[in-house]
Amino acid sequence: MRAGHCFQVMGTTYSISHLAEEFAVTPRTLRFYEDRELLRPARRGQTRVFSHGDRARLKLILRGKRLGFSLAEIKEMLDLYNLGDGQVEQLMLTLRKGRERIGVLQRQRNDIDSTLAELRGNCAQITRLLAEKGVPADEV
Amino acid sequence: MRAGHCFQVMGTTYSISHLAEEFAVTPRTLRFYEDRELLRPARRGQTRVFSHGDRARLKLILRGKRLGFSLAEIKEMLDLYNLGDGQVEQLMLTLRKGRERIGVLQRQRNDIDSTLAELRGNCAQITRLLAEKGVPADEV
DNA sequence: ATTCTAGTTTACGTTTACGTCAACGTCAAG
DNA sequence: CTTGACGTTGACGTAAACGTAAACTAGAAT
Repeated sequence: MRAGHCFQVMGTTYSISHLAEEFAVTPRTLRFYEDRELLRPARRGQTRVFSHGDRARLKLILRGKRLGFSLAEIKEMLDLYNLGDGQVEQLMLTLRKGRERIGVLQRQRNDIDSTLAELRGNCAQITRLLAEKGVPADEV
Repeated sequence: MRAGHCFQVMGTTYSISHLAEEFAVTPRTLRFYEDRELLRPARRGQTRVFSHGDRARLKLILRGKRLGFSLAEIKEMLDLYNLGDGQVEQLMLTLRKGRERIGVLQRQRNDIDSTLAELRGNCAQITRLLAEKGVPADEV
């Protein structure tokens, strides 16, 4: 193990490569997310300094990606977590957007359930076919 | 209503624009899917003729897209529905792929459940904030 | 005969989400 | 002091999933 360099993790912050490695993305990806305003790391001079909050946001971003949302959509969703001060009009807009997202996700859940049912059926069918051909179920 | 042109829907087939309109995609999209071998419509001369089977496949394709899968991944999933004759080796490969997909979908389901819970929490929070400001819950 | 509609192929343009250099700064170690 | 690891900002490249325009054909309608 190499001794950790002084500034890699200071108190509650992360360097770009540290955070990148933890989430299996490249530094380039994190810079890109900052460019698209999905992340806003602080700066120590010129170098980015990521906080726990940034880490949490990144987690949400990657989850959004796994669900097939575009970065633009993910940005919208992230904004839903920054509620607090807005005016009534703004709050209502945010609420509508949130409900929209909920609707999309519910439909997505149904799609998944259907697909899972079909895939499981097919796998079972294949397993039977294999069994007929004399291949026991655990030899996969 | 214009009288249906003779060849638009004959027996159990669809024209390209007919099918495109039904699923709210463009003909270009259907041709593209054929180019990528996700669809294999028959031909009457040069013009494509889509069957009920093609329609069903298209349905699956679009569901896959809603779930964020790439066309390449969707093609793999579609192949999982074409089981029947393969050799043992081929069947086992198909089974492994199917189980992989099932794993991905299960993880995706969990992501959705987490996200839904958080979004619902946020919406409830906003609703409370609005209520405090004198906005009743149904005025959204 | 001409026009309209629907279809075809070919090919280049576009957006998204990064990858991949290039060229440079900086700081601690050898 | 130079090397090496890590950081920075452009700028250009790329794969996916189509959009869009060009140029053409075939059948139906006026």
